[in-house]
Amino acid sequence: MMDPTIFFKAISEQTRLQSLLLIAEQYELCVCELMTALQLSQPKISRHLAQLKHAEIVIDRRQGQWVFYQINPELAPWQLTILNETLTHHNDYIMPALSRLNAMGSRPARILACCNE
Amino acid sequence: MMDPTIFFKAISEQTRLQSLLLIAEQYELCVCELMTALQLSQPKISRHLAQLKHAEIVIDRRQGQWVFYQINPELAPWQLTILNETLTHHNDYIMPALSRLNAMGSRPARILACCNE
DNA sequence: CTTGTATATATGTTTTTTCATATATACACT
DNA sequence: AGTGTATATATGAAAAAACATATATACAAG
Repeated sequence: MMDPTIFFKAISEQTRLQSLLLIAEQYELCVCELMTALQLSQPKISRHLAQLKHAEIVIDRRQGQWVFYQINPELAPWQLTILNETLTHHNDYIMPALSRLNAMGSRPARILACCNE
Repeated sequence: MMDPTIFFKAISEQTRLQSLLLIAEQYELCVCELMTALQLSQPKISRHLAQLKHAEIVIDRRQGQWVFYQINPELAPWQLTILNETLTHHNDYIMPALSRLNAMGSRPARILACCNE
């Protein structure tokens, strides 16, 4: 079983936790959407997502030019509990980012894997 | 409300998480007991407890030569949920430390505040 | 004075950030 | 098909910041 400090360390940094909660709330987001939502540089977002991926908290899929990230569906139940608990009690934490995301024009369209074979 | 990353950062380090889970499990422990349980130096334990106290996750009380630490009774429910979730699913994480604690001779006696005025 | 605990300073280590560059895809033109 | 250009993302390398540890010192209680 994963050392819990590895998980906690991954979610103990603002950019990573905000990205993660946004992804959890929106099901799936690409790097450019997170850049707009959090108003951070592309390499910064990309690096932190790489860390979340390395910790196996998110997975990614490429669709054309975009790379979409979503919560790893194989996340352990205790990890999911913590994410949901945090999302529920800290909605304000990502509110401004969600507003910017909703105000964002020309977001890339998702093409579901099932319809794209 | 507290930035959740402050809480997660506090519990994302082995010495701090182990100390915290031991304190949660034992209700109250002093520095020397944690030294024995975790087999770490006194300044190391002391420093990490200071961090947990600064994050308002634990409180301390002095009783003679000893300083006892316990979980802050004013901890937010979401924080308690996460601690309990972690304690439940990672009992093995502090098992060796608990054994050493139970094998420890001459542990300082607690004098309850109510009887000590 | 002794014992238990806390803190200050210096130091080594890890993490994060930035810049520049590389890779991958898309689209338009020929 | 191939070429040029633009966009999205990733990564190597270097600089900056944060963190952990060790040693030494200070404080507080008996």
